[in-house]
Amino acid sequence: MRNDQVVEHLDAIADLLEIKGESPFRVNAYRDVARRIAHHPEEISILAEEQRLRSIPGVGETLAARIVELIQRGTTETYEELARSMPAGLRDLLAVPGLGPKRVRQLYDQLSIASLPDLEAAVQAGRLRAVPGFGAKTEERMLRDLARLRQRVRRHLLGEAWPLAEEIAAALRALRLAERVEVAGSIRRRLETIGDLDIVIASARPEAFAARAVALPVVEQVQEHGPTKLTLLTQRDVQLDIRVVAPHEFGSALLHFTGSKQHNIHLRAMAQERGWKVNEYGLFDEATGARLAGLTEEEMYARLGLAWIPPELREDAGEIEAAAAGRLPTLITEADVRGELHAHTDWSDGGASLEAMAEAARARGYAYLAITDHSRSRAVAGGLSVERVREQRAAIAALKARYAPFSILAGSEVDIRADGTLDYDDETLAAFDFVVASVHSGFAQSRDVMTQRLLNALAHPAVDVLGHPSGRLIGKREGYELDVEAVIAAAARHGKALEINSQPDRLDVRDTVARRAHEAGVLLCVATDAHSPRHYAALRFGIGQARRAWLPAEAVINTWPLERLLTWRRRRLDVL
DNA sequence: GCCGTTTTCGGCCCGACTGTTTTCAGTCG
Repeated sequence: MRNDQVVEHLDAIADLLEIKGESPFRVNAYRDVARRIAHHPEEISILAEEQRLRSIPGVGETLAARIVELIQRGTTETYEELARSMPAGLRDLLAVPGLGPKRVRQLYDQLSIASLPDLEAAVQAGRLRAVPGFGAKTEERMLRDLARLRQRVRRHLLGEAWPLAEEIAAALRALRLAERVEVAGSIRRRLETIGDLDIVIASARPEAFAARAVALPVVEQVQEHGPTKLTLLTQRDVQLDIRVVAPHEFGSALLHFTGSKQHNIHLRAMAQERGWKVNEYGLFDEATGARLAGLTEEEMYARLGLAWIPPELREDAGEIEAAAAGRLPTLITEADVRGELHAHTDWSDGGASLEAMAEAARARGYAYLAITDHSRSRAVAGGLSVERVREQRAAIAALKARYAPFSILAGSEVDIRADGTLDYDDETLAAFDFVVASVHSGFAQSRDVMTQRLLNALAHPAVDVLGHPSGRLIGKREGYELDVEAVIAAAARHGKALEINSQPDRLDVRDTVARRAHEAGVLLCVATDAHSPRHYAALRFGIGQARRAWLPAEAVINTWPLERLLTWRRRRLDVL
């Protein structure tokens, strides 16, 4: 059973327990574990087999047994019993804004509403008004929301949400009514997908600011408009939450609205132990009400005995303990990157010439660029024949003098073919300056076959990096079936790097896998897979994932000086 | 349902906004 299926089942139990009116803490126990499994790098079924479920924080005796039961039977008695006591479709109603467990229960008890179609029919017939607590405004809003719900507004890619948030933040700064305007929330944590945009503002004139903000052209609809809190829909149907605080509260507000929720809860528990209280306005002594911190995030953390924690780490995944022990890593930054090691040109399916790609890489301040056009099997992508490879090598050689000391490496993104062999002979492979090996075909192969394919590629001395190792396209395609642990172990054994592909819909390998790989001693390569000069800018998305993976610059091969990189490859090639 | 350098029981983060309420519950993040 896949992790996401376990997550879905636990969430379903949590939803139904909540509608039933069970203890919020019991509900939370299920939700918390679901969230942790969703972010877990390993397969839960393997953890269950090896009796390691209890190593997940929040999993006790009962939940461990439930998960084992779920994996063995495909369902649990807990869930079945809940589903017998009420229609499981009630869950769908929770997706309606303004409908929580209490009101869902109420609608079911009083109007027998058990599904979204039921609800829509009741609203249209004007029957909702009869229920206490539901009025004309609720009815009106619900009609609108139900229509929107049918279109299923999904999560947005970081690559789309981040630039949009920056654009809006710039517009808010231009109002000149705020001292600080910062993007917070999951964008600041560089999560691969984003639910809504969070922006925190410090202003001494909150009302004036809010009045101007709602009038911005980007705002399509105002959903909530209080003196310090705004919920807006932007033109692209993305929800935007704005919170305005006083300047001296900015640090605590930024901390609060950056999250994650779990990180905040952990910090608050720490504060509680000391008789303090944390909220968005600061850190306070519970007894005296005295204000202990709030101006900056650094101050908030310091008062709690912690080093400032980079937003990308704030997932309650060990970062608080590390901060307390002074063992936070120095994370890689964009500025550490010295070169691009995965780029295409118009020799294969890229949109720009060798010169244009080299020019743009040099303009970014890079010391080197590896040209890695597709290999011969990728006919649809203009894959290079051995002959064309030689021609390209000559073309690159001819450019060398012009760009020195900037270096252009003659590389390849070589296909790992369906039978597990590479797409060029050994001699051709050894002659490249750099080789990325990737799967572009046979996605439907079995887990064992696919894993073996990747292990073969990693074992080949001429391969430097495994490109977009999982093959996923976020929101479009699950990755192929794969034994991630075996791939990590092989990469470690052979001294190879795994790619963190920076394209917003790839981000592959993902953060949790990259972290696990690093812990296993595997090197990473943050690459953009650029098909045109403007794609180089995607680097920041990959760097975001690398930071979420706790990576220092040292662990990422394209922060190395060129000489070290070439030596790393050459030592391996000696055996060929 | 989990968890324990005060606890194996009694806690479990905290506040804004809305709608419909005549003082606040429910929802949301």
